[in-house]
Amino acid sequence: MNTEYQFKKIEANIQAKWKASNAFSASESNKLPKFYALSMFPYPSGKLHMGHVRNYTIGDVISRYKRMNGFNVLQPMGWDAFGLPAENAAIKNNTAPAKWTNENIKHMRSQLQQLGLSIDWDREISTCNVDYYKWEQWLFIKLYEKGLIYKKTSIVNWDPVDQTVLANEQVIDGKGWRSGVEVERKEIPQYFMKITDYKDELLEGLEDLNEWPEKVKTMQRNWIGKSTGGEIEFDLPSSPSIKVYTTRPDTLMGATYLAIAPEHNLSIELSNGNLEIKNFLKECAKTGGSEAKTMAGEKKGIFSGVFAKHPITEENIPIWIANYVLINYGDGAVMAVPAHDDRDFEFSKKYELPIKQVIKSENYDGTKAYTGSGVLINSNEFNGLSNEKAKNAILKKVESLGRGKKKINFRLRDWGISRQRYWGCPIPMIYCDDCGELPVSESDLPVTLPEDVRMDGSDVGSPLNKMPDFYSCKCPKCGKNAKRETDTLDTFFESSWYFARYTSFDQKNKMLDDRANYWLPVDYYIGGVEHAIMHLLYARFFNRVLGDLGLVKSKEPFKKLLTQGMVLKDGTKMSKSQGNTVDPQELIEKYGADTARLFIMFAAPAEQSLEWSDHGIDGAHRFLKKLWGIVDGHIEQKSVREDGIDTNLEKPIKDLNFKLHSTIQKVTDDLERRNSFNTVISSIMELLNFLTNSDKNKKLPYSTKQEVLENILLMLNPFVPHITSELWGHIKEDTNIDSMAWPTVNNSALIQDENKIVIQVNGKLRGNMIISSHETEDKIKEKAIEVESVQKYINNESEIKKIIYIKEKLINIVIG
RNA sequence: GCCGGGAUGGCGGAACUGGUAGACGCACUGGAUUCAAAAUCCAGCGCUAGUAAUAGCGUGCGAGUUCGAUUCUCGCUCUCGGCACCA
Repeated sequence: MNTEYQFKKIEANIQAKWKASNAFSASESNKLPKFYALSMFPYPSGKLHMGHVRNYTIGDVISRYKRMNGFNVLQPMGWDAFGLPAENAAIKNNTAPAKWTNENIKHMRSQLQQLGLSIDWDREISTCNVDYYKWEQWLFIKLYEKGLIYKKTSIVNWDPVDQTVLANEQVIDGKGWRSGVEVERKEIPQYFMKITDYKDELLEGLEDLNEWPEKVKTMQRNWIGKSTGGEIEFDLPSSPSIKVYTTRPDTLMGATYLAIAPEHNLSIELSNGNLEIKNFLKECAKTGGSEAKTMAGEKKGIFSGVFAKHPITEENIPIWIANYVLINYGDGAVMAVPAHDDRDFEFSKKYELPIKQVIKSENYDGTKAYTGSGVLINSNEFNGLSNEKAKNAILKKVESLGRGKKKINFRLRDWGISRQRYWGCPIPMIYCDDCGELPVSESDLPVTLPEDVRMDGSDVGSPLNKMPDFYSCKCPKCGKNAKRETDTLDTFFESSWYFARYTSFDQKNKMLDDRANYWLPVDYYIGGVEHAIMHLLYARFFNRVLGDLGLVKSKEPFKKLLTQGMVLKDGTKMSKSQGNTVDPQELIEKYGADTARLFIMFAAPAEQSLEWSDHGIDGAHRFLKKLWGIVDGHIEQKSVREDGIDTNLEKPIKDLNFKLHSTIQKVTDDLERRNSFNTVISSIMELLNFLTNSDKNKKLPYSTKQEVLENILLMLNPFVPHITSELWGHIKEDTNIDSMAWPTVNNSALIQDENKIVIQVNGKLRGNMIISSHETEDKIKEKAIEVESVQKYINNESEIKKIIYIKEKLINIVIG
């Protein structure tokens, strides 16, 4: 073999072999147990970034590891191809989004192939392909007919100059990113999916996901946000009444004002004819619609001029319009209890509203709200009750007055799926003057998105609104001229079911076929932690909807989940605007795919953010060069070195064998249970170091080295498949590493007859000793006291209070 | 603001179930090899004091539990991700 590690040549050769033998094509007729490994598909933004390399390497390591363990593995790839960036790029480059997207896909596909991923490329899908989104339109119609999709008006960010709806991302300091003018809020009709119909299922389903990170389940649980409280009515002098939802009915007697959202019906009603209120509502609209901006900003409010009647005390309390009250949660109105809620407290201080303490606490001194539990005070008949008991008592009282009831509330709200954009899946709906709103007939699907558009930025609004060829159609019911919906679907719609389509990728007549139930659920799903809530919740929701349509059998789409951390440079996210990107292409060219893969898996735990280091990659490359050299040297020794029996070698061989098998054990556990890839690599590095050190002192027999090197290559294969495949061909001719099994542990190699025990005095390390594994506990303690370095710290044996012994690990002598 | 993470040498990280803090790698320093350099190999490498043996200190900060805490509890700080139209 060549003494030099020529990675370029090797990687190209091996990849060509994989391609020629169709090595990673997955089949449903395989007798082995199935394993579906999936990485979140990329948005085709132009070229691969390090986050992709990380994501897909993790997926590939798992796929290859599972193949070695006798599974029939499916690892597919596709493109989340619709979305806003394509429109922006099209405007910038004066081209069509479809052209830009397809060129990106072509380039990124070739980059992924250079990484040596064991993907079944036959199953590639692209969401902007009509073969894909046709089924999305079909599903839309089914769900519309079932009543799971409905229409209602909802608020969007409106750019009055560009005459277009803006994404939250496009609103900067309350202004449109292109026009620079203040954004308005506009109510327009939009389609919604009733995800709230599935709220309980989605919440309870989390219980069964025992291979999901606890943090993701917690985030989803909080997002769904089930809470138990009460809905209480406050009467108004004229209009009907105001309902508020509260989780703290126990503090009702401390409510000193009501706060309503700027979008609340009463706010809007009062703004008519009141310039001050009108201006305030306008002011609130500027934040750009995102909850983060609203809640992080300064609390502002205005007195509405109206008072509400407290249901129990019958006192009049003022109603304020406040920007910190969210229209989307509860009833869009809250009873403010400044003494026991942080936000209400801050607001009361600012506007000098009364504060009334109703829960007793030593920690309450009037400088900040007390939100803990306690006994009620200043609450008339409820005084002396614990606040937990008071919750029921007060709700009962309110209920008896006909002014409220116990209520379970959810934070989760229905999913708005309409987008006033061009580059997306057309919503298959038609508007007829006579028949009204109707879905497209199934037989008329697909509604194809015209791709021959030019976007130069001079136009305003969506191009679809100016394409009569697209929007003119016949009413499916009466046949008269009608107009097609020009909104497209949220791109989350596409990414909510792609995992299923890979199984039925070439099915022309159905959305999904029987193959879906062979492969689903996905056994291992890998993707960025930024998708922990929305994408993963929508996909879980879709899976249940597909289940209700009889298309899939599994309740949950993803059995095991790994959320990878971000790739950072200089402490922040790599981004073009910051100029701190690292191009994976350059790495592949300079060091090869194996080095890039090895480094990205070694540099940090998969679930944590990874700080990029240019130096670190040198170390990974050095390791592969070293491995190459060691195997090369070993092969040369074949004819020279003999397997003779030398008694001096018994101990080193035994130790090496112990190291080998304890490494196999640790590495397997790290991959199976801990998702800890960085420690897998460092353990293998240790084993290789151990081998070279043993061989340096004593010349090890050829067969001993051969066994260890074979195992090292097998364990490294999922990480660095090219070099291990090449070296395997040299070290074990006539066999192929791709058909080899993962190494197994020989338990007898793990038995040791001696242990090193650490000795502490009062918890401080003072010495150690080697003891035979058959020694009794009393004997070990006795010996420990006699160790010279320990003796110094014990003046008198009578001082010894106790001796703690942790088996095969440690002795702590406590003196006093 | 709310929800969820994270913080350990000069750097990335390891220590899995409360039991030797710093594995593995990087950077650096010294040496070997070389005409020289690169590459490679060998040795050293938490901080402070000391020639050294060694001692003290040390896991973001402040308390607590324990024979023993990077690990558990409470209270903070900073930082990253998400907050429903970025994907």
